[in-house]
Amino acid sequence: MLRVMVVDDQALVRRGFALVLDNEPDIEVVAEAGTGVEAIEAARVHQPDIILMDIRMPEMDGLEATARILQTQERAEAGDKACRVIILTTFDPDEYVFRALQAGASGFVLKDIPPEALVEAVRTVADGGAMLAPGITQRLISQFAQKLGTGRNLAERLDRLTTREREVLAAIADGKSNAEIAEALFIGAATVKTHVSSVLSKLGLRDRAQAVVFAYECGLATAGGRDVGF
Amino acid sequence: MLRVMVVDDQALVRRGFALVLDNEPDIEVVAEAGTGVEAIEAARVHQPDIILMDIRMPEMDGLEATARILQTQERAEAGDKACRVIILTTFDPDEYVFRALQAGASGFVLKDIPPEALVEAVRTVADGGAMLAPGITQRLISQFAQKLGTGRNLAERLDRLTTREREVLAAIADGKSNAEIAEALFIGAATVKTHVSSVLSKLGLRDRAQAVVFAYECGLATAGGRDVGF
DNA sequence: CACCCTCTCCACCTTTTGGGGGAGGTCAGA
DNA sequence: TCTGACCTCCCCCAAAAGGTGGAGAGGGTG
Repeated sequence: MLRVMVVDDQALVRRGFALVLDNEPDIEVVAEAGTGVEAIEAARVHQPDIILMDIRMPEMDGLEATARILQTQERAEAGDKACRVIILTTFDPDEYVFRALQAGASGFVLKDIPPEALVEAVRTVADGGAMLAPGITQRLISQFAQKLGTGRNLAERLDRLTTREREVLAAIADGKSNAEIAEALFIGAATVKTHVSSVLSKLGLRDRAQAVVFAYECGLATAGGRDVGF
Repeated sequence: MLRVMVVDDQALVRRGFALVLDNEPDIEVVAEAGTGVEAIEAARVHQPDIILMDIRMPEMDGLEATARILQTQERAEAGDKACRVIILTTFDPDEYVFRALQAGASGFVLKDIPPEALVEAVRTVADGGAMLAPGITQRLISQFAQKLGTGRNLAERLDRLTTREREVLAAIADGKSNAEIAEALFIGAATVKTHVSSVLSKLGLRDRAQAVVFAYECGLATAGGRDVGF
């Protein structure tokens, strides 16, 4: 049985969604909330599997509430079972979508969704998947393809480098100095200079700073996940 | 009426999908193909709105065929009306997904999808949206959130910089030398050195290469869109 | 075998970079 | 008005980086 919580400041809308979901044999609406603050408290008490969250609400908006609820879970980890959030809103400006995904939402659907699709979304998300409104998926793909796309022609230039040279380039893209690279690769400092020189000349770059740019642009290095604790 | 083409090397599978779709009143299967090469030719001749494309096929795989078909359209632009591709496969390794999105696919669904959902996917994509298998959407979101997320705390460090220093940092992240930055900002080379020094010291970085890394990690610079034509 | 590529290292040199001061100017706010 | 933050520029100096040329060792290939 899927335990669902519905959060929306309009009681009528809230009841509507709750009724649709409660009508399903495998879904049970265990809580409702009208503000972000209430949502956080109710989530703690009722431990729902899925939260349907509106964005525009008094006291605290749904994105902030989502972030806090999911953050709490990260900390608790062992205790609370994973709860997942579907953002349910009337609008879909990019800013909302990005913030929602950043907050950790697993879904972002518009309120004009057909009831069966909403039920489907709940089941999908409960099952470990994610569900976005079709237009949003489209935009997400576009953004993604853009990032992937550019690397294409650049990545081909990487082929001209030898294995060792690519390793050196990766190290440069990590912010390492020649001495550090030497240590990391167990080779002499002079050797590193040789490799760096050929990397720069083969790729048509001038200095290591440009090499770092190149590495990021072609996908050898990617933003995210790195500690910039130099 | 949606004109659909089905591409799969297994005739049985192909007919199955075609029958399901043809059964819908607003969908018409106008062509079938068994290889990537056939698909390209058939797409040219029959001008379908939607192509359901398998990946593993003899002669040319579905990803390559997708890329070529969509590329041709980009060139033609005015002539051919936009055609959109849904990748339909049994497997979903990340590599396939990325390549598919890069090729320009608007959908990526698994063959175990229920028939109604397939029909729904076709209509959604024809309508300008995109449809991914739930698990894939999930992974895409994770990747996206990761990219968005990390910049957060780092971006705060940017606040310590003055406006001019941020400009200089951006220029560094562009691969510019001090002399080039001076020229770009209409200031003396000595001034640039001053700014660079304070940027490095304020951010706790050692050299400009690390500054480039920082700029990418915190989102001041982003991969994609830049010409690396130093 | 000779040949080519790669990886390893060395020496010498020039340029760039980064750190340490100092100094004058503007401009906003206490 | 004075202080502080910011931008601008200067000098000197040490360290790092980058270019050039050379050289030996190992591994493949024709």
